[in-house]
Amino acid sequence: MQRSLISDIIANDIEGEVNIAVWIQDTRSLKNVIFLTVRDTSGMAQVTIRKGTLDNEEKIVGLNRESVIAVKGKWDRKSASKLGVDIVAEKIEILNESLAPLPLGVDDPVEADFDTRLNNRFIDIRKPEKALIFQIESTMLWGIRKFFNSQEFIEVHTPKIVAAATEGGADLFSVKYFEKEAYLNQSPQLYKEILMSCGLDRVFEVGPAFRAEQHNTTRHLNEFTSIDIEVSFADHNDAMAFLENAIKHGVDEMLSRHSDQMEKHGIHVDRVKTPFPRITYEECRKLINDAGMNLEFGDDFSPEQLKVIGNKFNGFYFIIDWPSSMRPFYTMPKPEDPALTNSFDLQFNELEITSGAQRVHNPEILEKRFLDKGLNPSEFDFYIKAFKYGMPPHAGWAIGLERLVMILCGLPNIREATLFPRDRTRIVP
RNA sequence: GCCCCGGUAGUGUAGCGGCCUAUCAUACGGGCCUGUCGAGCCCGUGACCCGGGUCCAAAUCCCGGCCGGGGCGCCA
Repeated sequence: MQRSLISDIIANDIEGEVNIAVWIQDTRSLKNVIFLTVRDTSGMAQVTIRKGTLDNEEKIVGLNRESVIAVKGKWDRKSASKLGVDIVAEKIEILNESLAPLPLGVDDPVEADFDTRLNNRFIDIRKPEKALIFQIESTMLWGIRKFFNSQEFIEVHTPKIVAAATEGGADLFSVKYFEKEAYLNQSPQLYKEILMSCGLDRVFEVGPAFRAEQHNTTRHLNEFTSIDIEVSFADHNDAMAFLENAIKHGVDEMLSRHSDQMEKHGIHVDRVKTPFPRITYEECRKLINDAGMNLEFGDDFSPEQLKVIGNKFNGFYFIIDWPSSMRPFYTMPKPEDPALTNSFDLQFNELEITSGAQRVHNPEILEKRFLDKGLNPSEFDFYIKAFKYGMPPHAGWAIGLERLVMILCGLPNIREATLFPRDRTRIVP
């Protein structure tokens, strides 16, 4: 199908005949002329039909909102349309008619409930400001991928159906796997570490992660997209450098491609300055205790306490040196103080984005860490085995794509950054 | 998992024991006007989540269910 995007017609100031394919957002039939407000994925335009010039103009005026048409015509530069482009129609083909009334208006003056929007996501995302979120998400991920590619990472895909009962953290969804019981993986953690033993050295993965947690918040999902990396011959400082640079490149890419649209829809994202500040868990604990709240060594920060820290640090920063008791078994204890770990959380204002660490690479220490955490090492033989025949020191992190977009764009709910969110109650659509 | 809140036309709402044959906006249908662009004006269609209960009387109060919103916890 030959067509031009509305944005290209504007950008290239096309003089001659153009073909556009669009959704009808509104029709206004006047005495001598019919105006259509139309929309494609790139933008909005006005289509003008001079009465008496099209044999199907009656039919077109009667079309319901959101019907799809193809228009052949020329840009009338004298038209005073507020949309900036006005195509005078020479021919209009009806590609598909919409039913009415719509389950959800695309440009209605009142915003529908989020539940209604999610139930009718196919229309919701026709709204340019909603579509923009996913364009941003894609572009940012593209920037991150380009960065990893430039750093000699390879993109990998680890299994999402796994046998391990638990890694000691989140609950897993179980699935029937023929005669066996299996689970949906909550993270590629164990597999990407094994890849370090494979000698692949630098890997990243973008894929789904599943958590069977009954949380009910605006920042958790039961299925989300995890960006994971793992790097050999690296420690937590190397991992933090990769993280801040990955975010910088993602944001740069986002701004280079979408800043106009972001501005138009009130999404403001600052350029990222690296390196991010590093503050220790102990420093944070002091801030909180100084603010009159009590936080014992080994306790996690509550949302209220994170605000205290966030008030002190704007934008991105790392909280480092977390207590060993708070971190998963694979986290490397500090050689000089085993009560602490070579680990970090990435924060944005008062919001937690992600965590990472240098990993344990010595199999004896790893087994001991399993036992410390009350886990049975024998259930993780497939994992520990990879540590016994030459596992290099390594480090890595994972970051939730949707949460990153939510935080950067200041969205009120992580579901806004998810096409078809899976939460405590929703599995349709 | 704990706690709070809510479910009224396609959409978003007002009403919170009798004045409700239920408000307003928008959408939808019809008419008028009209180079419009949140078009304007007039007319019309369209709804109290489900099941019990209390009461002379329930959209309104009570109980249960279903569905949803949010906070906390949990969370690699």
